[in-house]
Amino acid sequence: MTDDPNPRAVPGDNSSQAVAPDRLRAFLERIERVTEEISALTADRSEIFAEAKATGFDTKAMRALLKLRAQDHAQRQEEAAMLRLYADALGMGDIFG
Amino acid sequence: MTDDPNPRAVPGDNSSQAVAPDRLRAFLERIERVTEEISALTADRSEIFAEAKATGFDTKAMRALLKLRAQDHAQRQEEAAMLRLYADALGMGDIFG
Amino acid sequence: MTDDPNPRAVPGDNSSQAVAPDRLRAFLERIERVTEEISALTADRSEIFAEAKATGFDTKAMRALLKLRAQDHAQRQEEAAMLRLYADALGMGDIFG
Amino acid sequence: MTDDPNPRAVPGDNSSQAVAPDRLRAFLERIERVTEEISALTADRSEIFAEAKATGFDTKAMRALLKLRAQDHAQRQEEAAMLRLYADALGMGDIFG
DNA sequence: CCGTAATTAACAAAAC
DNA sequence: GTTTTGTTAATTACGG
Repeated sequence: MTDDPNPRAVPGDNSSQAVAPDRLRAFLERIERVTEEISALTADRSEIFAEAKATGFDTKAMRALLKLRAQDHAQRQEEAAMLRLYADALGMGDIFG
Repeated sequence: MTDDPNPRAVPGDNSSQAVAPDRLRAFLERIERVTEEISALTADRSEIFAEAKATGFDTKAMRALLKLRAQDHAQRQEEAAMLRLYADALGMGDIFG
Repeated sequence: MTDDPNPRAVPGDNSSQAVAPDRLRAFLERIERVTEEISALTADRSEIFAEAKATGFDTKAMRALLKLRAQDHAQRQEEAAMLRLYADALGMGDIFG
Repeated sequence: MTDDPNPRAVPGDNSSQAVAPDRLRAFLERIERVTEEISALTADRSEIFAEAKATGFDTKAMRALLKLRAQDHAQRQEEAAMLRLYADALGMGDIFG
């Protein structure tokens, strides 16, 4: 909106340099490291699928099974959350610690 | 990883047992484990973004920067591969160790 | 995919008219009509939530219940798809018609 | 679905029955019905976008146009409301019918 | 009004 | 090659 005569070094700090380059760089590098790990694991998973396929399994069916199992887990999670919600509503939230 | 005591229940053979349940289960569990790790790391990354946001950075800009850096990196990789290709063609592949 | 030997005033051809204004306008208006209906229904839903809240229900709990019910339905859908997958794999896909 | 013969089980009263299950169910079902309609219309809209895309239009540009048009419309609405407000203030509210 | 949470579309990847 | 499928980004809606 308005001109800021003070380029800032730290977010919220109008006193010095650009945009806190060091902190920003640190955040970016942390993110990049995690992203690399994710990529490596994704590649691992693809390899497992390939191996299963090579031994004769149908990956489409496998994916369907995985989805079902994941849904089961999500359902349980949600039900546990419901239980806690009820407990809270009844003023017994502390029964879960 | 383990011996299958029932060699008839092989994948692709639906004439005997079901579909080699043990092997299938092993594959599914390996995949689920890796998937869990991926989920955990993805959550970690989200936390880092949240932390950066909390300290005043704009996550949208950060994402743009990350994309640029990834492109740079990919480009460097490609250039390095090209260099190596040329060096190999000149019988100097060993200069890279 | 390649050269179009017939230079009509089709979308992607900016050599003649603008960009097929009439067709574009028709699409936009259809979308706007549907969007309006969606907005109206969304408002209806909000009203129902408000009414339930006014009669003493906790909307948070209601949302949790709705989510559970939706998961149930999705689960059933997925299981039906699995059944079909198995049937296909056993060469009995036709039992579903 | 059925009448609740126990009028004490009102919402907000957890001293008697559960949580007025019938009323709650009715609310949930109304919401689910509306949600289904919303989903159907959303699917319709996606189809229209797909159709436009298939005839060569750029959906991203279309979305930008729709946003502009919506803004125009909102602005007109606001101006009309302002006009009416002024007319009312001047005791001429009836000029709009 | 803001921040969070859910939905939806765009993009990218991988299967056949 | 194309056609899903999965991931990421952005819009939108809800509650505080």
